[in-house]
Amino acid sequence: MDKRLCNSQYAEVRKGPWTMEEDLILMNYIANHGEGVWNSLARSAGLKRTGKSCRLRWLNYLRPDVRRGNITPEEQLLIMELHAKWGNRWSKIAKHLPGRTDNEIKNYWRTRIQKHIKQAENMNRLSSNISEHNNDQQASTSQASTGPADTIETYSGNNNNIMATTFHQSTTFPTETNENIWSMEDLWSMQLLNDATN
DNA sequence: AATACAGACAACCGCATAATT
DNA sequence: CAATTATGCGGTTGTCTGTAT
Repeated sequence: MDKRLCNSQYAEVRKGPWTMEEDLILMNYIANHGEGVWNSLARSAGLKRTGKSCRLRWLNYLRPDVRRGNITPEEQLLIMELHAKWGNRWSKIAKHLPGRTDNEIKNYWRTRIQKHIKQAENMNRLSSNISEHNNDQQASTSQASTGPADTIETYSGNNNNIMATTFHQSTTFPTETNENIWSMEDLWSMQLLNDATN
């Protein structure tokens, strides 16, 4: 490829959050030409984005079968189960959760589950310290629980056995917060409108 | 009311691997 | 078969929003 061309043509590569307009262009283009060959797709569609960026946006957000909203308790359980089995193989895990993306699961793991594991480890350490200290007094149940509503009730102390972890209900599943983003229904209906006029 | 902080999520980056030339 | 390019994955960072002070 001609590097001089690259310099002039690709000097302005957009980064950061996608605009509604960009989303529409991408959706429209994929609806007409299909996905794949992302670099040339980005160019042909007239998007000042890298192919990588387009692919990511499509897979994680724009694809019609992406399921948005809260992770259900069943999904959470499945994630924990599969993570215990495979570790950080997010895309592999995502394949078992229809409509969920690897990115979403990864974020969910890092922001929610990992936090609880850390808390549990701390509590575990604390409790083992206490039991060491109170060597003779078995079953000293007066752990100095700092008691946030979302602390873990039980934990095996083993990262590979997170399944033993249970959460208070108040912890999990915040309500959906999509207000800052145009709804996918809007985008798709606009895309369809666009399509009809072409 | 202002602002500092934390949590959630979207997006980027670097690397490994697959596909193509 | 080597070099180049495209794709996919996982880690990390950036941005936005809600909450506490």
